[in-house]
Amino acid sequence: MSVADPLPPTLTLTTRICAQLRDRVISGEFLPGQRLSESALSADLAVSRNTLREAFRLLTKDGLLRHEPNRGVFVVTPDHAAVIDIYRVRRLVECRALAQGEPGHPAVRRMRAAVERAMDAREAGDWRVVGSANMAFHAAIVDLADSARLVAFYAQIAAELRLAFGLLDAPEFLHAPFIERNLAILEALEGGRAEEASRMLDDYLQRSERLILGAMSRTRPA
Amino acid sequence: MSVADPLPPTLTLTTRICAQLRDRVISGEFLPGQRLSESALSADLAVSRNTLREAFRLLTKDGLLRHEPNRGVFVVTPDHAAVIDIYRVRRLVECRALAQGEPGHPAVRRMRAAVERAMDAREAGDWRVVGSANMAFHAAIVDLADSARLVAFYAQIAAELRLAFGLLDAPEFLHAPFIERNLAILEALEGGRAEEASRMLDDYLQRSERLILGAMSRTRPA
DNA sequence: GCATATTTGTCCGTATGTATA
DNA sequence: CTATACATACGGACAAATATG
Repeated sequence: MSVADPLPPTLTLTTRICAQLRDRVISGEFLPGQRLSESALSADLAVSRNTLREAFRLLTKDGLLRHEPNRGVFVVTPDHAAVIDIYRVRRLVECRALAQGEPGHPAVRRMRAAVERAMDAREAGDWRVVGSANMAFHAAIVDLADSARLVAFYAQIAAELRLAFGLLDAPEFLHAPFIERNLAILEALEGGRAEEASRMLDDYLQRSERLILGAMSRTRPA
Repeated sequence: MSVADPLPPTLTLTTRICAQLRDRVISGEFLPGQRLSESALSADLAVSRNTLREAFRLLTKDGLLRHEPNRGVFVVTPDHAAVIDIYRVRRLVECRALAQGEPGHPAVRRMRAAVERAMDAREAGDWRVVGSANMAFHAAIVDLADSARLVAFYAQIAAELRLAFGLLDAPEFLHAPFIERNLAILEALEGGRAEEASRMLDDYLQRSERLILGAMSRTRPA
């Protein structure tokens, strides 16, 4: 056994830069609409512009950056249409995955863990954790479908939605009211009433969408 | 009128190279599993290695190429697991989009056009056209959901599935038996019986999946 | 198992075109 | 309209990893 095992260096530098940028985008360090300058960023990250550009292309395909030819890359700014589209996908994908979900599926354990984490965090007033636990709950729902491609697709959608959340303040209003609903959905699934759980989720998503669109209308004019 | 008008240059060279490579992959000019050499291809396409590498990153995210660090990029080789995963996605996405489809939706016209194109092509014995018309039919089904993100996702899935088809010979066995089923699905939808259409599509996809998996088992050992 | 050739990963410098102040 | 800043694209270089004999 060696001492180092110097981490799986994620082998290529481009992918590491990509992951780093992804974190800085979804954490809100880079704000939606902000332009990411090649020269400035490559200097900051101490990588070549070529490497950075490759990372840009990857993140563009991930839906986190937008590439405007000859103008640069920008952090995407989800608008109303984007939120509506994303929720259309969520209703279709999540509700269907849930409706065909089996109570014994391993993802159910992840759903329960996420709900409990959310409740604990709400107790502690840590809304950040409440939010990410909520998103983990819904990712676990998608896991029920047992499709790697669907999971990857949903991860993209979720990342973009997170950007939209970041444009709003008051995370407790976005996630806290839904913890009880998540619990009810989970218990319906665990009780073998998957179709009922799916209908509850559909209602959940409709309310969540309205909440976000409303908040966006209030905080941003267009 | 000038001579050249060198095509709408699709502005950036990287995207043009990307589209060019995509065509050569899905047309089967580049075979699944084949390695694409940076130096050879960049010389062939008369672009720099950097530009080519950016195109590689984009196509990797599209699911058409696979990137193995320090080894190169390869055309993806869909295996049994990939086909199963893809059909899981298709059943979830297509059936749901169809079940909630409205008979008056513009996509219904595209569905009908695709069916008629397939029937004409079958008459003419042009199985190539039968195949692409069939795929257009199913893409139109996804259009019913009115989600740009879902459409883009399905396009990826369809491109990967096309690679799997390319590994098989005898395209008539893959698509021709399903033209009548497509027509029946379309007529059910046009008649306002969306749920029934969805059930028919589910059955369709199950048969199609079995057909492909069987053909793969016969032509390839694993 | 070793030495060598090939290829990728990454960087730099530079020329050109495009957008913007 | 000019000037400037920036993205685009190229070619060359070298180290490190991998493939080859």
